Amino acid sequence: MAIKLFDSLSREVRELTPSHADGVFRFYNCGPTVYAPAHIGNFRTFVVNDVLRRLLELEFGPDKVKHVRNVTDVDDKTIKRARDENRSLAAVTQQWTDKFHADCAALNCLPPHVEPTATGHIREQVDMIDCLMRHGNAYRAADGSVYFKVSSFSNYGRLSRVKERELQPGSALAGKSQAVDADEKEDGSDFALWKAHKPDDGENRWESPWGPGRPGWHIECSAMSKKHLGDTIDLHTGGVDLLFPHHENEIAQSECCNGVQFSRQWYHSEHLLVDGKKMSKSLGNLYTLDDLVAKGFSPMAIRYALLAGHPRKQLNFTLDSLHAAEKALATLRAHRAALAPAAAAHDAFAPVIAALQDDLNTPAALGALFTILNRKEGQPDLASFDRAMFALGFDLSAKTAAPKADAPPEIAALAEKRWAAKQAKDFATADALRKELAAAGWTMLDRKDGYSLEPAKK
RNA sequence: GGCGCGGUAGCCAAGUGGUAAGGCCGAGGUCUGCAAAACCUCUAUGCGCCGGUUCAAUUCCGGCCCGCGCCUCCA
Repeated sequence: MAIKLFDSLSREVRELTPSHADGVFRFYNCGPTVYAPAHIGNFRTFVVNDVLRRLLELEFGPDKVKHVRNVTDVDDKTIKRARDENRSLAAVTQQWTDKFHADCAALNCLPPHVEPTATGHIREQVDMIDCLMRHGNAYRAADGSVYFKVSSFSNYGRLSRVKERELQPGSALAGKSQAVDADEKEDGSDFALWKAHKPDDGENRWESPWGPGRPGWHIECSAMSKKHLGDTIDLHTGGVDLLFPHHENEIAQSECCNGVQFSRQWYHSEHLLVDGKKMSKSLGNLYTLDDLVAKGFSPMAIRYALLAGHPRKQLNFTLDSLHAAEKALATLRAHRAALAPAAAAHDAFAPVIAALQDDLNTPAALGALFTILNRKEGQPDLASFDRAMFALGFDLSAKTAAPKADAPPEIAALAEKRWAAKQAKDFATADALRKELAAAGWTMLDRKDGYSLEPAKK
């Protein structure tokens, strides 16, 4: 089998292959900007990339995959956050990097092999900008900032298929003034490689041949990809919103500097929608992992829900989908407990892997999974099942995160009374007390040897 | 205005030129005093609308309606 993935550049499904002689598949996934907790839309992309990472390991071997995902720890937002909180940039970005790692772990995402930071690669970025200056692809503006000259790269726009970047009537930019520093640029579509220091940047400045300042956002990924994966990589991934201008700019920078193809293939996952709209603070439909855990959902259910739609289609996220995911996961746990450790080694769950290998069709994989589980004949073996769980990244040992709220004394007393009545076979009293508990918002679950109390589900 | 995507059962969501995977919810049943859990069974003659091609279209083509995203920091 081979892993096939839609390539955003050629617009066709292509087989993934390593191009380097060492047989190591190299892929770069644009990571988060660490100034606040990531939301579940961000995590959709990271979870999808995690499934891809797992598939690659199954296909090429664990030591034949090199996965790089950056952390953007210097930009307008991180600097603003540090300024607003009167803290150092490093303190702010470390806090949110740690939170990001904790969330990723909760979602059972494998850590990338290298996780470079922008501030840790200033030299590499400066070197690359210098290279672009020497090649005539960049220029220094009056304020000391350095811009990439878009007109110097004839292939610009190939990825996003947008040639003309001028304002169009009806565009989001129409009516607004152009970028603040547009007059500094030779062309409105030129983008910053190096941003000259401004008072608002505070202490966050680095030296460069063009004066103090900080790197632009786009050059970060080009420089770190080059350093850790080489001039030509096998795959570059990210969310669709990065397609333009970020990825378009990366191609321009890298190919102008290195003179060779930047990435052999591109993959973009679609947006997660909430209530039919893209998540945004202004719409008030933005969820973080913590928001959902606080509602009683387990991170694994969130992972499941994020994989329930095709990664290249917008997925409308709802709380209902989380309920469904929680139930489905419980079913998987029950099935796993019933599977035989090692029968005849027929790979019953191969169709699950096959669906994933077919352009990361996660919903089809989940469908195949249950179809196989529901079959009456045959006994699927555990190793095959576990391989499918590994590929999907489902950790079935994780318990449902039911909030363990302790019942107040009067509720506990009622429960005791009901249990006693039941033991005495006074079912009328027992039933009446169950209703009373329910009215108070508590559900009593009986077992053979006792009972448990849980807050009633809405 | 440009570029792109989507509209499949109550909800979520695969898929195919030959008659619709799967999950959730719901209904019925078995089992337990009841409830919960578990297990069994059932649940779209139809895939936005209108035309066209075809022996056959939800699946191909054309038009239309509706929704969403990008073009601005963004996964």
